[in-house]
Amino acid sequence: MRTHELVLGWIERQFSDGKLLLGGRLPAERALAEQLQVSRTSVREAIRILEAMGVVRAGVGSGKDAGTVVIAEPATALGAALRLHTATRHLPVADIVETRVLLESWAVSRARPESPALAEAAELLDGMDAGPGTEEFLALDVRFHLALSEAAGNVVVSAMMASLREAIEGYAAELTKNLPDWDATAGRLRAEHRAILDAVNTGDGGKAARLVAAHIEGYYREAGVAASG
Amino acid sequence: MRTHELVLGWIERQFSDGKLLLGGRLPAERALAEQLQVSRTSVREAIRILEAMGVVRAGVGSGKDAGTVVIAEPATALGAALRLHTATRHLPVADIVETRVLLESWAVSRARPESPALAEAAELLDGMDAGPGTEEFLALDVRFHLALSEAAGNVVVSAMMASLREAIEGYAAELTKNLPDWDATAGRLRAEHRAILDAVNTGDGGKAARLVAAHIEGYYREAGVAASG
DNA sequence: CTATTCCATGTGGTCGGACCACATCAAGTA
DNA sequence: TACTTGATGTGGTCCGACCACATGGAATAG
Repeated sequence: MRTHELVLGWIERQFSDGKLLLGGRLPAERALAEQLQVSRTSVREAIRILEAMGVVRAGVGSGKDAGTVVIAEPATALGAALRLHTATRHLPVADIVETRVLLESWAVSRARPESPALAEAAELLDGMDAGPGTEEFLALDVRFHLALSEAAGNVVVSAMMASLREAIEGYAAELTKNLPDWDATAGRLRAEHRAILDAVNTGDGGKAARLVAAHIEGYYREAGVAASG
Repeated sequence: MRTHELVLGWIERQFSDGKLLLGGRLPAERALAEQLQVSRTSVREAIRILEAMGVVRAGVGSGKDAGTVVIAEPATALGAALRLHTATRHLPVADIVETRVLLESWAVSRARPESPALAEAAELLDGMDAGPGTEEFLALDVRFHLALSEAAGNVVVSAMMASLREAIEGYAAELTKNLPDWDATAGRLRAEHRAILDAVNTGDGGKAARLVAAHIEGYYREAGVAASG
């Protein structure tokens, strides 16, 4: 077993044993290296992996926000992984879109009308009505769909949703250039968003699921991506 | 931007540009370091991340299987990420089980009866009938469910299924100890597997989805995990 | 006494060089 | 021909040094 994997195992055990909590800090690289009797190089390689996994964040300097602190951003890892494998062309974009439809349909069908995430979603729609530019509109769109998925209360599904979105973010931005009339599309998307949110708020999960599926598939179809779902 | 991120970006661009294909090899660490005018340390940190993401595999020695070769194992990355975040107690096991039910239900409902994965699934069931030990039984069970999900033909869903399974693998193994009568449970699981596969083979996706959901939820409920789905 | 400046300290980030273990392959040898 | 041996090239590990950065306290000017 390689040395950095040993370090990784030690740190993971600290997590499992509850000795390392969210917001906590890992020992300094030099200290950890001495403690585990390995080189700082190996410690650093382990930390790089944890960082890529969205488990820690390394910060230079001193005081607050310095050192290597424990965070919880699973979507970071999932997104990076999906993005890389998409780059190698071994994750078809169509499959990603299909998965997104699957997860998001489930999420809205399970969303609880009293969830505070829905209030945030409503505010985001107001922002999209205020006539932002294309880039700003897409940013709000991302946050809207994320808020919707959070209303279902399953953090795994939310994280996967966010990562799927991140994986094809650059791709989706390109798609807008394929659209014949962005203003018309934006108007349609806004109306569909309202309809989805209304269905969720009135507790009609089935209708919300159908609407969101049609919403996502319609967009990618219009932009020229064949979503088999 | 940190140096290893620069290296990471360069390699990712090679992927995007199609200059680095599956089975291909990265330049040697020392060569890449000189080419990009960075230290070997930074190159290695970038490779560590790619390795964690299931994009490359580093092999020592010489000749075939040596050097850093491009692979495509997205489930590795997703599984490691979910496992780590589960260790930090920020991904509830119940959410993972619920997500698994969601994905697998969809997969069997969409499975194509002519898929070769279903033939493999049938063989695995024969193996489980041959009376293996608990550990072997669980290993076959993992592969059976994975084969089922592959029959839907969506690699993203399959990868996520595999990673969810991996994330709670150790956890699930512990659960068997909670079961009052393993032989009885194993017998029930075998019968349920047959029923699920039959439903898929006869094209009754809806029935298969219901059966697989009940199958998974029933198991975890019996083992003492509250699966809200 | 107060406010400012400055430096000691500790953090991660980067670098170059050295050596090791390993696997292959070619040259040399029996 | 068959075996042995060494050269070569790969990743794995370690060390020591230096840098950039952020903080906080000490020294200093007012």
